[in-house]
Amino acid sequence: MLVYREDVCETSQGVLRVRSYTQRTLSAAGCQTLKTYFHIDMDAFFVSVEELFDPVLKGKPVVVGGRPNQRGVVSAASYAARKFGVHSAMPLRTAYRLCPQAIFVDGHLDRYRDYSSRVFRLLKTFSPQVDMASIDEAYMDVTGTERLHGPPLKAAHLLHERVKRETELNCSIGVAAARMVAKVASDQAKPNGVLWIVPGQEARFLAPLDVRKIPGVGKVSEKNLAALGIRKVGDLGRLDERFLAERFGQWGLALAGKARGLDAGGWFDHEVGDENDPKSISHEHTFNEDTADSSVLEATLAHLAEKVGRRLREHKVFARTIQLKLRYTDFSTITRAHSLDHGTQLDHEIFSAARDLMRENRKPGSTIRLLGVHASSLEQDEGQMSLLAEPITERWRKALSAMDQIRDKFGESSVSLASGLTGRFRERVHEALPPDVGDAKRRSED
DNA sequence: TCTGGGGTCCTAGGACCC
DNA sequence: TCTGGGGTCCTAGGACCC
Repeated sequence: MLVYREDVCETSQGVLRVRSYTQRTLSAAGCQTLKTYFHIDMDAFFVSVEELFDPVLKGKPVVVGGRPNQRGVVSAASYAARKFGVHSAMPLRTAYRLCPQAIFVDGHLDRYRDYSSRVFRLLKTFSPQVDMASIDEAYMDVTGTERLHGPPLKAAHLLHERVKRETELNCSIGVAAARMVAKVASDQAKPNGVLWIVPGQEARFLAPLDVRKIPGVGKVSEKNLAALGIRKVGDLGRLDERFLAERFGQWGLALAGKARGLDAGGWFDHEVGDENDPKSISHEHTFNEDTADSSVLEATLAHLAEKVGRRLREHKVFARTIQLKLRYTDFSTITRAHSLDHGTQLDHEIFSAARDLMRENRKPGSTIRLLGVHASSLEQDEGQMSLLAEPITERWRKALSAMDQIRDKFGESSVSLASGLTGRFRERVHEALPPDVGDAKRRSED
């Protein structure tokens, strides 16, 4: 029993906006409330925040991510820069070639986090059911808020204006009965638009879009599907589910569901508001110039281990598995993991596990482009411990939490495992380590 | 084109146990 | 003696997302 009324109109952006809305539907399973989700996606988020700090940037081609001669990729590009073909994840050097007149700025993650939490707090005042899916996008369950905010589309416009008024930032909002559809809708509404997909019209909305628009379909899947003649979502809809399941397994089955406008597979199996404790914590570093110097490599590993340990303590979790990541000069990458007999959040335990893995697995003499330390199998407590180890561990825990406090006060690398390690190689470490480590060393030598 | 950093989820093989 | 099957844990790699 579907009781929505369509009242469709064209806007300047060609976006469909529907004025009336649906109430309830009877499903085969019985009486079931139709869900209404928003997907709120900030427009060119990093660039927009930078513009707030430096209005001169407004309207200009801007690339956030670093200097054009640095190793690295574009984190965000302004719409003016996108006109030259610049897009996120593109190497900075390539972006420079395409658009040399662009203004290249370093990213300020602290600023983006700050604005992200401002947006989050604002969204929370609108509906308590909010999931920040990443730094610049959120899902909101607004089912049953009609009395408060009015029908879905009106509510979305209200929220859209409120975000603009209180943060000076543009966003786009997709509205649908499934989060996946809401996400695709917000993308289609960009920039600065609102788009509601009327329940029942999901498949029709998705059909003309490239399969690539479906969350979870990337470059590789796009190519694999194209080899079967599948380019549009509508092509998928015409296929037998069993064929997709046979060909692509679980993923194919989820894909069939998505083509019909359902939340299926992977992340979309969670509900808004589900508990989301971190499943892994990692840090990695790409050297500005590849290095084969073991002392530099081990000092970097120590620094990464400290960062991981600190985040574990912040989240009050213990890691049972420590993984090392090595990327060689030719970009080939290996990972090697070791599981401990207990959970840890101690810098030196993480470090020695990672260091041993590196000593055992690194091709002798090889030059390294990237090092990473990854902690997983996270648990709420450390689990089984030998009686002998306990007192030492307790003392370490206290020492480390004291160090965390010192870092809070005096800066990230005012105390460090890494600094003790480097010894006479200090000068070379200087050049090769990430900037904050180098700074700390300089500071300590003043 | 000379390719960051922080995540999630999935697959697949082997060890090990019953 | 030449060979089952299921469950779980561990490890390695890869696709994908922002």
